[in-house]
Amino acid sequence: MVRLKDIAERVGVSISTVSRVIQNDSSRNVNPEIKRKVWMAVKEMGYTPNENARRLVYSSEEKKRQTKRIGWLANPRIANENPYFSKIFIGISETLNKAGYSLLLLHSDDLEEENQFQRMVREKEIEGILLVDPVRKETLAELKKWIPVVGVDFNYSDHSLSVVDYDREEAAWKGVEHLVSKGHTRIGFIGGGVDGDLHLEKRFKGYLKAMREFGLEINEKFIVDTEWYLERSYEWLKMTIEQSDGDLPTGFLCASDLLAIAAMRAVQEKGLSIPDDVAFVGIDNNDLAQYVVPALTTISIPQYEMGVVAAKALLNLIAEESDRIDLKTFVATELIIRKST
Amino acid sequence: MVRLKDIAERVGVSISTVSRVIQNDSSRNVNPEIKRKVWMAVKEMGYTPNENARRLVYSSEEKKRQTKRIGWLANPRIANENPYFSKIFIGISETLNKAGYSLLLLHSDDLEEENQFQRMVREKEIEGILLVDPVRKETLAELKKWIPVVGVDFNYSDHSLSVVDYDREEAAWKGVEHLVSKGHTRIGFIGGGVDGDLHLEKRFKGYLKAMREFGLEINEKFIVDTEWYLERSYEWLKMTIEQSDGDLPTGFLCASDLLAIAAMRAVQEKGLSIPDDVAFVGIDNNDLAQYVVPALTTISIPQYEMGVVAAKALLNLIAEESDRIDLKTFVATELIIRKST
DNA sequence: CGATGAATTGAAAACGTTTTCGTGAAAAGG
DNA sequence: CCTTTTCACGAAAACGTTTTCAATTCATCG
Repeated sequence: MVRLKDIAERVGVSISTVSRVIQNDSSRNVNPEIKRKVWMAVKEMGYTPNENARRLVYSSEEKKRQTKRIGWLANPRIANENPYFSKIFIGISETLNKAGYSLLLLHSDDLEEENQFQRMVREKEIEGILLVDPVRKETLAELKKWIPVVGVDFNYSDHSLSVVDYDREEAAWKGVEHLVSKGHTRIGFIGGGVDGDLHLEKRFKGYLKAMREFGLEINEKFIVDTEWYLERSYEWLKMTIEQSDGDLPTGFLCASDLLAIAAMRAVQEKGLSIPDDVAFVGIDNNDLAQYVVPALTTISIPQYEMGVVAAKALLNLIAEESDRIDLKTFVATELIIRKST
Repeated sequence: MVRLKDIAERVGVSISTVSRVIQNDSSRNVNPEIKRKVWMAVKEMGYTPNENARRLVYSSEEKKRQTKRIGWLANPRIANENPYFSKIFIGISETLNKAGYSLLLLHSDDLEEENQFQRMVREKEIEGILLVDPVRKETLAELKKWIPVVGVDFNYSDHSLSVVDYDREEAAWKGVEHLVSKGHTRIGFIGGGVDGDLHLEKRFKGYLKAMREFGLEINEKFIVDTEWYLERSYEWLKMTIEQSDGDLPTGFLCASDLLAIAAMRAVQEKGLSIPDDVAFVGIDNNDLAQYVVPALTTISIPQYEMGVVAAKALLNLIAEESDRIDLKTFVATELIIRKST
């Protein structure tokens, strides 16, 4: 392996001089002729600096060497199953790459065994963290002391954290409003009510809010606790249609497009027509939403843009030491009307 | 920041002794009493080793300090768009995590500016590479000299490389065979013929092979060059139905489930019935395939398992310096019959 | 009881950088 | 022409570890 020393010997100067050339710092003066020779030697001998040595030098508290790497902290089971996430991910990945950063994938389970993290942060193995999976409030507070963090795709009001998200309540609200505008009054909600899952909860809240605002009756029988499971959506609706005595909702807001598509299948199998007998609105604007039959009306969420915005926010946070105010950034959602309503 | 020295002073022993304790190497003898004291001090003072210093020591060619990190080398635009990939990804990610490894995301575009890579490999920032996006043969050969590499989800015959993949030709073949068994003789292929995209190419080859084997006529008019674009599949079929003079295929093999779903939409809009007028077979077994109407017959690919197998293969390669024979591992695909045929 | 060997410890070198400090030479100022 | 400043460079310390080598103690054996 080629060291500074080897180059120094080859060129016939001291290590210090070579180091100065390598760092390309114009503030330090070094003879142009020597510079040229050093660079030649570097090329010829295939020298690349040893980052470990470099980082070791910079290991005082004050100055830290950038590692150009940021951590993507998520619960992979949740955060990757959903194709929805991959778009956010692409937005982030591309933006960071443009800025010369790469992503290190971290499992949020490992966060609690703190030693690893402490070390990573102290030695700047990562310069910032993109948080996808909400973590405990205290853990977050601790984390934020040491390293810039930006959250994506969630937004706990009691977390003090810069966040890029969209207004889930509003999105759900828009869906109900659209159904109302189409004349529906009995409107159900598919996507599970409560219990921990923030994403579902907020959508549900938006549904409730809209229902109340429009003075509609909320029938608990038609609020379906599917969580994210497509089977449940499908099975529940099939069963419900069989047992219904004519009081079936004429419209459903679904917490995701996939839930909607699964539900629509049940409806169609039972010989009912969409949107004449039952109408559906999804949330997501999944790639497929426009290709199912009938094409699904949905609330589109600009996932790629969320990723881009989040990545940029984090890079800013890293760049400026000041300005540590928590920023809540919301991207706009949009109702896309298709054939299912 | 707490150093070995600080602990040594606190406990009243030398740095060397502390170092020996920290490394927990039973082969080195150290007084149990001292051991205890050192660990206590470590806990109290919150010491964690400086990895940079450690790696610096281990920077001779012979011995290298493990960094427990492996690189996921891909073209993110291609490798993440497709939900199909995320399953492979989860398989990989979970397997690696269990083994204490984390993933560093690398953009294959950056591979060509070799310096960064050289350094990464030399300093063991990554111990191995999972290759998702096929790279140039020469680049690959160079890479393999320095670091273990395992390819996933592709399989160039002229690449000498350990690979985990499935038999694309066979998968496509199975699809055609199924259509034939249902009595179809005019069978089209949606998913673009040739030109660079290996995945499509192989599926197409399998289609051709099956068609020849079953003695069926191949009509170039019904081989659709959609690449992966859903719109194209949809638009083409719509147009073709309009202009057809009764010679429309009665069955289509589609290179992906999504292409099939988009195509099915066109057929349904034109008032034709599936599977009576036209039958469809997809490839993938997308989550949604069973929920579209009619449910899609498809060839399922065990994506998660591919990820697991690939990760394990790479870990093996890293563990044993020997056994550098290229292994081609194929996971089995399976025909899943639903309502679209 | 002296010799042998094992167990335990510390001093110091090494890993490859960056940077501080000092020195001599050249340039600038009077 | 002498003094001061700037420029160009080298020697050496420092970063936090690991490891080699030697020194010391202590038990064991004949």
